[in-house]
Order: sequence, then C-alpha cells, then structure tokens
Amino acid sequence: MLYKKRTHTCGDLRASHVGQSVTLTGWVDTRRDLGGVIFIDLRDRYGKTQVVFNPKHSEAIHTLAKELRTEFVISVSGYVEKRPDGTDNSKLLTGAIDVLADDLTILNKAETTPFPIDDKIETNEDLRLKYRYLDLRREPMQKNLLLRHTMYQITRRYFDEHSFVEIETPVLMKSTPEGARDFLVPSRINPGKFYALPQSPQTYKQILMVAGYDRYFQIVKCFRDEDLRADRQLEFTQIDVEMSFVDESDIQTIVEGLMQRFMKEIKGIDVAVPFPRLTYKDAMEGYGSDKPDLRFDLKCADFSTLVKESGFKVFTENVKKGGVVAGFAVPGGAAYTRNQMDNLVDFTKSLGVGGLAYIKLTEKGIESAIEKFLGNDVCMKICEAAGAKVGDNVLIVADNWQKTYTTLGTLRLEIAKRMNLIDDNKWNLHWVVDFPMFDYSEEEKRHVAMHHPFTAPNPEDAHLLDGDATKARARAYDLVMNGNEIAGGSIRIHDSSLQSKVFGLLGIGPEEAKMKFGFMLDAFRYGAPPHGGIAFGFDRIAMLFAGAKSIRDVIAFPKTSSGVSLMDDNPSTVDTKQLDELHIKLK
RNA sequence: GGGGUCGUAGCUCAGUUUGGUUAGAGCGCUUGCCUGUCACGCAAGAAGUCGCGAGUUCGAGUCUCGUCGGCCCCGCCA
Repeated sequence: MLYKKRTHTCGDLRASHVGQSVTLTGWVDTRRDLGGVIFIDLRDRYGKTQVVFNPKHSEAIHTLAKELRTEFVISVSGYVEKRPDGTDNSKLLTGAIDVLADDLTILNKAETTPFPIDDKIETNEDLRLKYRYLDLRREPMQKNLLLRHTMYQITRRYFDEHSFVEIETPVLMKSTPEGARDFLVPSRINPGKFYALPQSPQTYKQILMVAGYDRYFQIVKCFRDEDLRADRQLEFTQIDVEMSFVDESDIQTIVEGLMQRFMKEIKGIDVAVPFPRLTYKDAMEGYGSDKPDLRFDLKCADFSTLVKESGFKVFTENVKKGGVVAGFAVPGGAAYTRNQMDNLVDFTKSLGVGGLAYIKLTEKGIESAIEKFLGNDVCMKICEAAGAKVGDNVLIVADNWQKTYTTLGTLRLEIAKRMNLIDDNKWNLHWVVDFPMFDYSEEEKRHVAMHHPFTAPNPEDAHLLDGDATKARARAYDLVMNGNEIAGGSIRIHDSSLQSKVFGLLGIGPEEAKMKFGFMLDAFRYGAPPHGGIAFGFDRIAMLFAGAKSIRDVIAFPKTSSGVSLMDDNPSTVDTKQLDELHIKLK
C-alpha cells in the first residue's frame, strides 16, 4: 500500500513547527465531529496530536474523515497551525498547535475495541490479557515497558563499566534435583531423555568462574514450574551475576551501586550505601518475615518466658513443646470492634494456626478474654514487652517458631494494609544475612538447602556440618526492597570435597552427586577460584518502580495465576504425531 | 492440594439480603443535527446464553448442588 510516511511523531510538534507541512501516522485516539469541522487526536507511542479536518480547507478530505473511528490507523498530512487564541490544550505537550489536514489515508480500519484504550485501569484483567495488544497500546503499559527498557540499558551500562562480561548460557540444560520443579523438554534425538529449562543459570555461571571469566552478568529468562502469584510467573527475568576472588561485601557493594543507579536514574532519588544489614533471625523474630517491609513499625516481641508458668494451657504447652508465644502491638487497635476482631481471628486461622489471642490496653486497663487465664500482671507484662501504649491492642500467636513468626509476619502486613501504615513514597532497601544453610523438610524427611546446594557455610559454623547442621549459617544474603525479595545470592563452595559433604547432608549420595553434578565436581578439581554471586528479580524491581501491584503489569505477555496465556490459549494440546516423534505417550 | 472473593449489555457496575411486571444505569456503539472541540453538545436507537450444567419451585439473575474461569492468600517457589 502506498502512503505518505511520517515526517514527525505524534509527540514532536510544537509552536516552533507552525507553518510546516508534515505527515503523521498513528491510531485515532478520539474523534470529535462537530458537523462542520472534525477534530481527531492522533496517537502513537510518542504522544498525541490534534488533527483538524475543515471542509473550507479540503472538502474531499473532510468527507473522507467522516469515516474515521477510534483506533483506525491512518496517515495524515497537513500544515501545522497555531491554535486560535483560547483553544490551546495544556494537557497535551503538542497542545499549542494542531495539524490542518489536506491529505488522509486510512491504512486500516478497526472494529470497536472490547475495552477503551484508556489510561484508567477499570477493565477486568482477563479481558486485558486476552486482548493484550490493545492493553499494551495504553499509555501506562507503554510506560512500564519503556521502564523495563531503561532498566536493561542501565544494567548493561553499569556492569560493562565495572568490567563484567555478558555471556549467554543454555536454555536447554540438565535437569537438577533440589529447588523448584523443572520444566522438562523431551529430546526427539535422544528417546526417553529430557532437557530442563533453567530455574537459573546457576551451574553454568559457576563453571564460567572456573573458566576464568571472573566477572559475569546476564539478563536472563528463568523458568520454575510452581504455582503463580502476583509477584511470581512461570517464566521471569533475572539479572544474573557472578564474581571470582570475592567475599560477601564485594558482591553487596556491586549490588548497592546498581541499586543506587536505578534509584537515581529512574526515580531521581539518592540512596545511601551501604544498605542496613539484618540477620535472618532478627528479621524473623522482629518482623515475622525473611523479607520484612521496614517502611512501617509493628515489631514483634517474644512472650514465651512471660507466659510459660501461666495458667493458660494453650500457651504453656506450646512453650513446653519448644514453641514460641509472640506478637506485636497494633497502635490504636484497642478500638477494634468485636466484629473486626472476629474477622482478624478468622484471617489468622486461615493461615493455618489455631487462633489469635489479643490483649487490649485501654484507659480502664486490660481488656482480654485470656486475662482470666494469664492474670492481670502477666497481661501487663506482655503489653510492656510489646511496647503497647494505652489504646493499643497486642495480637498474640502461639505455635512452633517458624509458624508463629511467619503468621505474625503475614498478620503484620495485613494490619499495615488495613490501617494504611505504608507510605508509598518511602523506599526501603536492606540486606538480610546469616540465613541458615538448611531447612528441614517434613514432607521429604530430610534437609533441604535454604538457598541452594552450592552455598558455602559460614566458616565459624563449618564444624556444625558434622553435628547439628540445621544450626549452621550460610554465606547467603538477600536484598529486600519494600518487603519484596529483589535479589538473593551467596558465596559458593569452590572445594569439591566440601561440596560433596553438603550434597551428603542434603541426602544426595556420591552416586547421585556424580550423576547430577559430576561435571561441577570435576570442574572444581581443576582450579576453581573462590567465587560468589547474586541474582536480581528483574520483574519485581520493575514492578516496584512502576508502582504496579503485580509483575504482570511490567511483563508484555504474562500468564494468569493458573499458568495460562489467555491471548493465544497456551498451553494447548498437540498432535499425536508430535508426541510420537518425542517418544511420549499420554497417560 | 486448601481458603477467600468475583462472574448480569461491548466495558464498568446496580439488582441477589426477602424468588414474582417487560432485567436497569453510566460509558461505549449506530443514526441524525451541529464549524473550535479536546470527557464536545443535542436527539433517537440497537444491544442480554444474568459464566456453564443440573436441581428445588406454579415461577430462579435471585435458593441448593456441581462445574468452568479471573484475582488474592496458605502450602509450594534451592
């Protein structure tokens, strides 16, 4: 099709262009047909420009323009004219001028869209996802994708400046035990064998260290076949980093530098480094989370010793079993009605604990259903320990250490949301360090790596690997921004005998270790430098900078929480012929 | 695997508590009028598988059961 190509974008024209003959291309954003004269706002990703069709100027073009409808794609030519006095539109950057049309080509018509191409988001998300190309036409979404673009550029520039090498690693890799469920890819050429999509390029980047590329980075897609969340997709993007001859502080310094630059170039905010460090234990016992949001207070306190001799069986028996009784004070929470408290108790129970106890501290003193068990004195001591003031309400959970604190952590966030305690203009960045090496998995009846199996133990705790391994701390660190884990990494094991030992603790015997990770153990025998690294959750950072509620809003083509892409109806069934070639038979 | 919540016109929603007239509103859409609008205005009109399927009932958008889908959370996510 022949048509005039644009001379300017829809965001270009200013008063200085008045008198010029121009051509614009784009989508009809809105039309205002006044009968005699027709106005349209023409939109492309650079902006909007008002085009005027006036029969006095061109009768034929004005007649053709009557056909224009929203989202038609056109090429329009005309003269840039200064708008008549008093008709400027200060909402548009191009609002001082309009284009008086004398030529028009309708490049493509458009059906009425299923939802308006509008800045306001009030359309259901499933509809937006089904018609993603329309959703992505909206300015807020274009801004989000441009933000991502900026982040890619900042990242590449930053790491290049610091002598990092960008290296691509395979997408078809070896399936490894441990960690998230792999996405498997059958091999046609090797019947019965499978590749896996990377949960992360972990093994490759460590081997690159052995190969001498002592500063590596990559912006890379990772895949985990786990349930989705607002901040979790099946496929997501990491900034993957690995460095040799370093310790924790070297990695953290590099990370802090990148975050500083992101904050400066994207948000215009100077952040101080180094970021505060918080131990895993303090994070959990203080805020009930290994990624606490420190933009607000609500700090937890341990009441176990206060209540262990009390008459309240739920508490005493829990403490006797080695559990914890803990909680935090809600400022002004004594004003909660019975209904609000019932609601909060139900919410807490839905998290999988027995219940939620509470003590209101009012001007009249203690108000609590458990006062008759604990006694006034203990209740007062609990209030004191929680730092409660008159008018506050101390929420208390009793269960094992893990359950108590994670429940309090979830509760803490819920309270903060309900009471509007979170200042959206605040940016809180901090490290969480001293993670345990291992978690005990009830399900699998064995230790599992808290970070991953290549994480080095804290040298001070190395002896614990032969004893109570669960007490051993790892050289792992997470970066937390506004309550979101946005990066996590560790110093790695670079010694094959220590690596074998850790595999053993994870229940991976020598045979299995050789089969699954033999290549790595081999590599470590040929001069592996001390090394460590980190990986950023790119989508999460983009989400936070965009002020979005979900990473779906910063991903061009995301999947629903059931892992479906509504636009292209994916995943879908395949032909038997395809399965045959892959030597696969469906159950 | 579990809990919560939502599903009514193209879109956003009201109506469901207490079953009962022809299922409404705003926006959008179509048509007509309108020469400086920019949320254009005015007038008229079209538009519904009340997610789907059973059941209860004289009668179901409304009640019951099941099911599908979106979103949030727990588990899971080294």
